Amino acid sequence: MRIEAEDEGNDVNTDSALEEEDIVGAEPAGALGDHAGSSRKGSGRRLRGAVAHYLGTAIVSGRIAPGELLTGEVANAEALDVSRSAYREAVQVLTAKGLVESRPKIGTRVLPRRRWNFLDPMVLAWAFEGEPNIAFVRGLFELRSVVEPAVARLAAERRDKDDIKALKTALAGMRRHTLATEAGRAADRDFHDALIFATHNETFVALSASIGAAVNWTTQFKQRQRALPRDPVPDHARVFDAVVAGDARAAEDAMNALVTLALED
Amino acid sequence: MRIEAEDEGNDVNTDSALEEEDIVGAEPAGALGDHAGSSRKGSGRRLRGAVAHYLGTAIVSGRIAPGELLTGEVANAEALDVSRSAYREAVQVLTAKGLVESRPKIGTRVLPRRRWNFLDPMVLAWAFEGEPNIAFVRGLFELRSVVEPAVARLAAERRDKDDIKALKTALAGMRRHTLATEAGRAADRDFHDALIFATHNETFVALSASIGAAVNWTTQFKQRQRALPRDPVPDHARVFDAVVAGDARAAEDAMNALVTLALED
DNA sequence: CGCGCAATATTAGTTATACAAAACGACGGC
DNA sequence: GCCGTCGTTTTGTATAACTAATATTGCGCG
Repeated sequence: MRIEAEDEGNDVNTDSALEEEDIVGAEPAGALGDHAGSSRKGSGRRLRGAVAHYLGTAIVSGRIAPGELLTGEVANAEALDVSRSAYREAVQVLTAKGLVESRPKIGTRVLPRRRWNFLDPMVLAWAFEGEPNIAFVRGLFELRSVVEPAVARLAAERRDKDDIKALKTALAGMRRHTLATEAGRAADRDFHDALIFATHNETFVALSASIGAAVNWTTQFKQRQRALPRDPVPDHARVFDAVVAGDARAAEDAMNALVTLALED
Repeated sequence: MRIEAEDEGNDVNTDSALEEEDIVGAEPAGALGDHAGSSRKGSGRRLRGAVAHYLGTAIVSGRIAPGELLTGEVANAEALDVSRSAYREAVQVLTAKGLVESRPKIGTRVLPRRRWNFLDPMVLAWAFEGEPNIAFVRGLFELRSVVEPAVARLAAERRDKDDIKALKTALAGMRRHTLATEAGRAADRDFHDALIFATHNETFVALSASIGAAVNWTTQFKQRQRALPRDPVPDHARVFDAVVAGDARAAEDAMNALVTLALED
């Protein structure tokens, strides 16, 4: 089992040929405890990032299950063919995100889901890699439907010139591309991000990753369902107009409409 | 400059005598770059936790400022009298929370505030150690005022027996103690936490730390202002009754009233 | 026989050192 | 003067040894 860095979002589930070198084959192999998961590979900028990604997805996907113990550091590290330092740093990342907790003599234990920091962008990304739990997506969407109307309202009250400009360019991008293209989805995300920024509230900004994930995934889901079910531009334009006009009530209503319309899938 | 673990929330800003041992005094001392901050000390369960706490508060409090570079690992680590590994693991934690970013040859740079994960419980705790920015507290409260009514509504729709029991005991605790005592504040937090749990939505649960911080800090603020300005129990009881009755609308309204009443300070 | 206390073993935590990779800047060839 | 290369600096990774914490075990005492 080997983990490598420096591959950027390519193969997702291909269990193709895995390179085995090492002089002769002194590897015990097949380690990482008795967890059946065979999918190695990790994306992430550095080695420790790759390990964190590997363990993170393994946990979030339920392949390791809360309450369970990870194999000892030395064993696990050498099973993944990385140094103990790199492995430990990866575990620190998971600890920081509330996924695991380590104590001497006990080991590293996966924490119950309620301790997980689901709003963390990276955790969210991990959750969306393997087929995300439908209930979870629903919950995320629910959060969005609660937060975004309020965001629109506050944005309408507090937006400045730069905010309006950002919103305008994002909306233009949405007009230019369809949601089927990546550029279109990016523009959609930009719009919602710009809206959040316009609230000038840092705590909402921290939610932008979560909201963005919800937005992205719902559109992707609709796209998968079948062809374009609705032109999203008019709804967004309504929100935009209300925000520009500074009409808080109208902005909130428009966003509410947008969200509830998006809910039908 | 020395960092120790295993001290639990005691002195906050005392610049009292700092122990200097080490055979004779080979320490360059006064290190950690040219950042003027003199407050050493860190609380946190382990050494790396203490370092993370130290750096985290230094960053969140603005003592290091976004865009600025931390001193090199080796220098900083030895300035804090910890090994480079421990220091690096601490930095990994900060990286995981979006506070810093490190690249080879460049160094470790403090990211702009908008990249910070303000919803992370630990970041929140760091923010509330030194006098928290008033605008930030206001923003957090705003988030609360947006989220909690919706939480109450959803809780009313989805609560089960266990949720009701948890709410009941929390409310009883609030009746027994006043908000001036720690037990009272804990009961208050428990109530709001139980309410969030009752939504059975994991993403809202992830917000509980943030909401809890907001709740705690507003009461603490009111307390500081002057004596008991209002008995919080009736408001909470109204929310409780509505949730138990399963009346979503009433729950939302009651919580709205509670939040807006709390806003007056 | 049972209870508590201490030795033990196991696992994370910490330190130290060495080397590898990345990236910016400067130097020199063309 | 421009472009490529080499070098230096800083983080990244590897290794190995030792320390600290703690659950378990088993021994001894009551």
